[in-house]
Amino acid sequence: MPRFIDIKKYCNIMEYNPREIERKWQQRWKDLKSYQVSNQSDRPKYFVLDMFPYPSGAGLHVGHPLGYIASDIYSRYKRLNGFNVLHPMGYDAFGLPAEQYAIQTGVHPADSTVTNVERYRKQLDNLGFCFDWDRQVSTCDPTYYKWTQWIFLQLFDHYYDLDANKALPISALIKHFEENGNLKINAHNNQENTFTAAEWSSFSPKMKDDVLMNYRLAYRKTSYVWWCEALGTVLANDEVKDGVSERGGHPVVKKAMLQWSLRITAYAERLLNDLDTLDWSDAMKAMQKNWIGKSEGTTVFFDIENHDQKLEIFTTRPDTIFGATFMVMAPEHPLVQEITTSSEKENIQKYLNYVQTRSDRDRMSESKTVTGAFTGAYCVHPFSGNKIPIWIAEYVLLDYGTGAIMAVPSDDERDNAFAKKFGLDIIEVVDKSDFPNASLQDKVGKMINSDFLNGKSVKEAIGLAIQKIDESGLGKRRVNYKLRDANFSRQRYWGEPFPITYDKDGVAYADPNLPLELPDLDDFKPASGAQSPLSRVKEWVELKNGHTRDTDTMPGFAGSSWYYLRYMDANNDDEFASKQALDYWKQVDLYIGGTEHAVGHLMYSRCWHKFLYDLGKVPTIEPYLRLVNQGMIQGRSLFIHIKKGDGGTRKLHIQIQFADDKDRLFKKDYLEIIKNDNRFEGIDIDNEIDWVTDDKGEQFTQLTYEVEKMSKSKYNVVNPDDVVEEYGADCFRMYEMFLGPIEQSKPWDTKSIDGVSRFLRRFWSLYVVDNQLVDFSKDAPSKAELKILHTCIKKVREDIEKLSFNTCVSAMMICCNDLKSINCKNHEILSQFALLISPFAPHISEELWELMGNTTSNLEAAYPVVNEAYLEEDAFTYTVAINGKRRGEATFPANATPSEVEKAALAMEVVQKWVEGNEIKKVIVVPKKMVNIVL
RNA sequence: GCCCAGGUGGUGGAAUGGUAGACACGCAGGACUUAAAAUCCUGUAGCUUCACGGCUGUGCGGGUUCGAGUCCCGCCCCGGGCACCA
Repeated sequence: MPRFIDIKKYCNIMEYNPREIERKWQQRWKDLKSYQVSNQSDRPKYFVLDMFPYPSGAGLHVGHPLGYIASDIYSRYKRLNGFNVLHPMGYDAFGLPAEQYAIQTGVHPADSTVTNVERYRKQLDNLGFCFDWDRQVSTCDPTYYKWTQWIFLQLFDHYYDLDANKALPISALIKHFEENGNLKINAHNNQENTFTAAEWSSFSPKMKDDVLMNYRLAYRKTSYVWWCEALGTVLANDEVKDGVSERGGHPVVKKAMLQWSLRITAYAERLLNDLDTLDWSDAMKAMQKNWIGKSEGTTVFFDIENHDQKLEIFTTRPDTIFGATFMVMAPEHPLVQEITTSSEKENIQKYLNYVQTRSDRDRMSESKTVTGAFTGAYCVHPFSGNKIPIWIAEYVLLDYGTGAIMAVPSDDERDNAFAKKFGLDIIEVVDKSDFPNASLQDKVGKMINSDFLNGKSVKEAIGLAIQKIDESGLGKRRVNYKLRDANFSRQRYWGEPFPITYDKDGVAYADPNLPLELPDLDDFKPASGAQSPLSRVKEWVELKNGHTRDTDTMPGFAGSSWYYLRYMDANNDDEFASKQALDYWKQVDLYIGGTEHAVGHLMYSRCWHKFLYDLGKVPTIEPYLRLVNQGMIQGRSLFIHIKKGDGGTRKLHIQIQFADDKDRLFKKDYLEIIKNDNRFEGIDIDNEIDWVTDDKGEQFTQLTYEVEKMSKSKYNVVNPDDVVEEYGADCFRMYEMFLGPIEQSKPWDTKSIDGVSRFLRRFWSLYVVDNQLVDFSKDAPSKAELKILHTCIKKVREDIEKLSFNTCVSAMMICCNDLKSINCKNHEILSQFALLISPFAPHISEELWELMGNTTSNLEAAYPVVNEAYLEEDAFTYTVAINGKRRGEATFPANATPSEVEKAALAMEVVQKWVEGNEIKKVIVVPKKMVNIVL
């Protein structure tokens, strides 16, 4: 027979060509504005949010879209289920990298940001996301930061009233001061002195301003902050890691500066309690709880011998007060100088000098080293009257509690170590003999050696002790938090300017003319004396009325603390979002992002939301109802091993693109690499690298791999654009999901993407065979077809709800394999299947949907619904086990009764064989599952 | 040190307390092809057996149960967070 070239193969458009299909549908969605979302709808709303990306110069790598794919699938799923879904995207575009880049290259941050944003947008569009781009926001856009500044001014203009348990206007506070001074006000503050109404009215404007600052939710105070000379800015605690800046690894020092702070501590209790209302992982809640760090206890004033002053301590274990054998103050405690006796002066000074030389890094790395010094002074125990020595030690921190503790070496490990080192008394006060596994500080046991507490349980004793301390005026019940007010000033250019001016006395005024735009600049280096670059722009700083502007800018979390609200009404010029929009969208229903923002962004954001709630501006108490943390996609780094003189080897990263699929690096590629890579200078190619010759005579060296963070510096970055170009966006999306559970971190391995690619081609071939559209049957589907499809629908629906996307992909693969094996051509079955896959692979889904004769997008269709009737089985295969071990199986009809199953199972040959000569003790029948015969 | 999550084939991973390893990757064999690619079929935890089968297996050691990857107790290891927080 003559052979013909299959012409159709080369010219027929019906071959599965992902890139062509994807371009077609992306264009069509754009033309039809398919993803535009209205704020007016009869449909129920659903708000799906991705964490705000920072548009870095490096663009996206394959790890970034993981969360976006998941949220996109969920959004599409919700939409097909009849919801009006908001799924927006935008950019957290202010920040240090753009500014650093500007310092190095002179490119204005605004320009590099635009370039980077465009690149991000292109990469995101390439993946077929259903973002409503009409709602895009960018924190560096004046129409956006106008409202960031507006919220800041609201914070500036409010204080936290503890009686109302909400933020109230400063004007109400001023009124109160005018009438009553600050004596009766129950407000969150850091005001040390009290004053009367008369005193208030006699205060100068500057003094009034200073007092109000101690109440405002956004306030200025002199604080010790991390100053990074190399970056020319102040950094937040979480931007400093191991004593160096997180970005760039530059050294940092503590420096006293007048800074804006946010009084987030006022919201500590609500931030803690309202966690209960959220559908977040326990891990995430635990992190927030730890960060807030609530502890309940009491303060106690101890008399100091020969002094009028008292030493105030905070303890959560007042029950152990009879075990207090010494006191410890923080070295920086203001009383240290006053109470140190002349004989101990020298010793104490020596210790203080030592403490000063210690960086926080030293303190952290040697946290087990016990150090301290005796002041020579003594406290008097309020109950026993005993003399208790007062020490100072760096393990007590000035800014936690009262900066001083009563040390109970019998029930606290650090106190115990301290007592042992310095030979101080230890008095046992809790008998833990009934709790052999309890550790030193567990709150269990019976009180001993404790006067009026003897015989009580620890829990009872705590209550009793607090009561007694309170009654006798020795101290007060107190709740302490680890949470600190947030520093809100940065001495940098690329951030929101503060809409605040100061008169010649330094009194702060709000500038209501918003937005206050960043002035243009061509030199982005910090000004001298730790001043922001803005301080150089005299014409901007100095105003005609004699006021000067604040020259700092806001930190990154300012813009990102409320961006989800702006999406609700992104183009509103009159408000940050209209009441109508806020009342409709309410809050984020599902938030997907990484754990790196567990305590920073999420805490600030929740705080701002609660503040806006207090103002009546948002209708809900929490911003993010359900939170899911996606894992990281890690890189697979490859290493070449270089022999060292001492017989060992050192390894160097090799750009992954140079290795073959067996992690081999050929010599010819190695020679290419070393041309442009100075890391390889001086390496003796023949003697320091092991070369092996393959069967084709080519020399290669075997590389090893490690899983690391994906980053340019590790030469392991995979760009999604490349993967999409080769396999298509649908395949990329499904493969990222197929890799494993969304919460788990896992390494990217391009090799196994073939499995998903094959699946999509098989899936396509259900509809198109030999480049011809299948001649679909319009008959009623068979029972078998319905069962296959509905098994899949059920699984996919259940698992999307659980965000278990990897098993959804598996289920669809199974469905495809099963339909293929029965050669399904049924129109109804196949169109339902095409629809089922659409959240995952929207392009191929639309294309097939259209090929099957639909004239409208399947975005308007209803997601397939399971009909349980199709899943019913006529018969079940039972596992037959003897003594719990599987010995065989048997099929019984669905309506078989347990006793029928038992009888039939016992009659089986295999069972007979095992039972022979033994007595049957028990038979367990689990309907539809198994029979277990116990001998 | 404390808190949280996890440990299953060569690999990624599946498994409402119901009898492991779904679905894929890889590998091996086969079909088609002059050949290769692609595609399709078969096999694939380990040990043992010609085979039927049997034994052992979800980090380790105990326990509960007719039955444990799953629940309980005690360890070990890896990842994440916090770290002198009184």
